[in-house]
Amino acid sequence: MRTSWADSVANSASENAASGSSGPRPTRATYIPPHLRNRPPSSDFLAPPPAAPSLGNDRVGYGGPAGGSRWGGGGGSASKLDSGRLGYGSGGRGGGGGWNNRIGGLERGREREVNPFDNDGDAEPAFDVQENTGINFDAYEDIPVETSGQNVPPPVNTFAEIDLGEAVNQNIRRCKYVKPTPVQRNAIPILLAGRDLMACAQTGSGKTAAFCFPIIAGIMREQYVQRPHGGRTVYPLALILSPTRELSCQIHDEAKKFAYQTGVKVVVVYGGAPINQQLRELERGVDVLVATPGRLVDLVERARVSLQMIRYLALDEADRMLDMGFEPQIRKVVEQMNMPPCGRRQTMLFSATFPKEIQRLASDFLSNYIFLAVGRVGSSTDLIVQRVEYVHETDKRSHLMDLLHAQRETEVNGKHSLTLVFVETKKGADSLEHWLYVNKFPATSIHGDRSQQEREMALRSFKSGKTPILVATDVAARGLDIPHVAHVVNFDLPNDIDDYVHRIGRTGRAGKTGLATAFFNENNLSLARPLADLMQESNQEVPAWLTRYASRVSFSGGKNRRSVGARFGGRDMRRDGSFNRGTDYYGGGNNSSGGYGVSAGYGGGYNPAVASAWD
DNA sequence: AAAAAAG
Repeated sequence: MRTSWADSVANSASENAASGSSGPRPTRATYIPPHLRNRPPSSDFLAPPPAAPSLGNDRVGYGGPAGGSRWGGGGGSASKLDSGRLGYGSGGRGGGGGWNNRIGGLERGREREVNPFDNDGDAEPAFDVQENTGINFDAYEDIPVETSGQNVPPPVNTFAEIDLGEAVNQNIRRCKYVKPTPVQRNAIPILLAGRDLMACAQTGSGKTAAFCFPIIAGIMREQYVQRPHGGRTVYPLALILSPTRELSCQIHDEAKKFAYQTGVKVVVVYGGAPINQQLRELERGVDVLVATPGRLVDLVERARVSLQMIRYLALDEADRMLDMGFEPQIRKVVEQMNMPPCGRRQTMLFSATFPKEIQRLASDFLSNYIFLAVGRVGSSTDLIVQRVEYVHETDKRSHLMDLLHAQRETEVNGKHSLTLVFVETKKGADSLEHWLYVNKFPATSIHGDRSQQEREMALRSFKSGKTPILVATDVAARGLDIPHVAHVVNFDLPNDIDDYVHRIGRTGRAGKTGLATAFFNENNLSLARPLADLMQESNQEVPAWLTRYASRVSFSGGKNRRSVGARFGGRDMRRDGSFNRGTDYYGGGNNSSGGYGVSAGYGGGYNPAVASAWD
């Protein structure tokens, strides 16, 4: 028997009331869940009209499933839970500016919410993510899953088991999600239980939904949080950061779908676009803010955004966000911009790869977190055929031309399948694009020196098939979900094997097989070993010459070593002995995959440099 | 060394 979300809210509310809360007792009769409150009366959906909700004293708490309030985890007590829902606990509250009683959803309800499910027409024919992401559900049982940490909540098998609320459920149906993906099955219960999370999972594995659902559901429960209002500053409750503007837009588009008619407002801000429009959006209210770091910092410094009410922090592509270039900025946002410290917010980090050094940095932002690694559907790269060819620098262009001609033969329905060509530099991207243009190939390019308008146009043109060849720098390496990319060409190989993994992950999506071709030469010697290893681990044919190069560079430092089976993009560093000896971070019974041999076969291959990151 | 991210 499955109770409705509204019921469970009402029930736990009365439980709370019964256990000593002195506030007015909400009763079932007066409770109207937020997602029903702001339905436009003329809505196509059957919904009761907004029945005169009582504004000021409508304090409905939420006990959370199975005692799973966020406040419960970190030594929170019942009273803390109480203060959490009635306002914001101590410490989160800043300047003495007045508090208003505005209920965001109601105010917002006056505006008509654009149906995000309607305008998916041109580029992506059907909003059928399950199909688009090509998740092979039959292969689910084989997905390796590794979890570690204390008291890991068990995974769920259906969306029904995790009651996210009727409004979200309806969006799940609109998305045509039938079953949660592996990362969702594992991450959602963890996040609903209020735990911090470090998760390794490929993009396209449904990880955006994995962190959006709990955030949205959490905000719906706590929509009554009173936020300070002072001038034009807005106080989002959740912050989602990503390393590129396009990825932020993509996350925003998805989050809008998940939040449709929930009353939870999602706004995206990023650089390169006029700030005024973004300011106007913010002024209309924001619960979930999706952002790139630079623009966010700008907005916080202008005091247009305050992070002091942030309860959920998500870093997508977290390993990139914490690498050398980004880390100071992220640290500034998280540690020096008034955001509640870890323990007082819920922090979730997602990435396809998680090098140990990055895990170490990340642990600064996390509190008693759970580590989750989910393998790709059907083992690491079954869907991607990887090829490496030895190509001298001077031969690359003519070699590419051969590949493109071959690709042309494979066109379907009069449409080219898409080819994504990665180069190392922005200059190289311009130059290669120009060369392709001269040679009558329908190509465009995307890189960080192009205007945002050009970048977005290039991406649209590529997605639509108008220019089925896209030359890109690493700006497009991560996270972007572009259906129908049949071929990824590593025209210039990256120096880091993780970048390679992210790049080839742009294909092998949409349930189709993908091809990844790499041009290798003397400039890529440092990649020989990790590339050969990776290919070996993912059952690819490794050319003999590459193996020879690999064995020649015997000692190539730690960074590029993949000390993990290719199934996962990472392994919990806390398991590697050098971390915090004495604390049992992975006591028995945590392995929620049910008997997947976690310790066997991992870490054995390379004798991973123990303690390297620590000493 | 390069890429990304603020203008």
